[in-house]
Amino acid sequence: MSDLLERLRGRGWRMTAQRRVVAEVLDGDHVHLTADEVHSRAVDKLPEISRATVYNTLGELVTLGEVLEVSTDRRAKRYDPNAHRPHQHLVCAQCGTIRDVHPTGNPLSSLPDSERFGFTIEGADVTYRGTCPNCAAA
Amino acid sequence: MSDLLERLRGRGWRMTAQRRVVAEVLDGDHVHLTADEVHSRAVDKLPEISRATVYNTLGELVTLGEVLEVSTDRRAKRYDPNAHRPHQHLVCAQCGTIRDVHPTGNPLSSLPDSERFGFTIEGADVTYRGTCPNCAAA
DNA sequence: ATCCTACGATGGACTTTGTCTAAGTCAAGT
DNA sequence: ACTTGACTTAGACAAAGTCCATCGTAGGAT
Repeated sequence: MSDLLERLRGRGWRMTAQRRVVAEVLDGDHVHLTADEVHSRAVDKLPEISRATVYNTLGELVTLGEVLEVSTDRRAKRYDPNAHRPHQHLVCAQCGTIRDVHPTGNPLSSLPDSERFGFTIEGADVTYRGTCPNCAAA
Repeated sequence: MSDLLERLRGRGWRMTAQRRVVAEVLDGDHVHLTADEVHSRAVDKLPEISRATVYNTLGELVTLGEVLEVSTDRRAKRYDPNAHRPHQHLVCAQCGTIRDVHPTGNPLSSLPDSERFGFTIEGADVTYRGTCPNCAAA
């Protein structure tokens, strides 16, 4: 994710140890951590990092469009670093595991004009619910 | 919503003034209330009803499948009494207004096997994001 | 009609998730 | 190396929701 660090520097971000650590924690595929999980992993690398900084940094990453907020349940928001390829989410109803998925077609085409109530539609978020192989085995 | 009260009684629910009031509130015109909104409207009809009872009753209605939980943002959950007719939601990004909508086609068909990661898929929730006519005018 | 009792209601403490603020710290340009 | 203002910090605060001990009552039993 040094790409990300480069982009952020280019946008005038001051590069601090804390921000670097948060970006590192979010690196990877199918990563969907809560703010608290990001914080506790960040603490492993940089013990004095504060919760507020993690929240601030995540919020900035979301504003910059580098990270997506995902809310699949009523619990904590999760942060998805895979912001550059459009995708939806598949969630296990038992254990909460989240996978990024790429459905076919355009979800907007399923909403006819008569069902748009004069709204300007900007997008659609799809959450597929199911049971993961692990939980199905148990 | 005396249908609902009948069904609940048939399921062995003890009928109390509090439960009746919560059911009545959900039967109103505003069909996507937060727990707090349900509580404050319930208080108008039954001043001594407690928050905990409203939460308990809403939780029971959800468990029984009579009411759906909707989490469109990271604020409070909303409760949707329109549980017997499958539908999705259209949300205004500005003001948070929610409309029930009925898309065409089956959302599950857009998820190819290769994107299912061995999950058993049970359903899909679609949230269309947009701007409502009111907010677009402003 | 009254009594019993298990189910439901109550309010307040508690938890989780997230925001805000005042004061201290430090990255980076000069 | 100095300076400056952006960044970080700890902790108070807030909103949404859960838990628990205790009290009240719906509805069947008598």
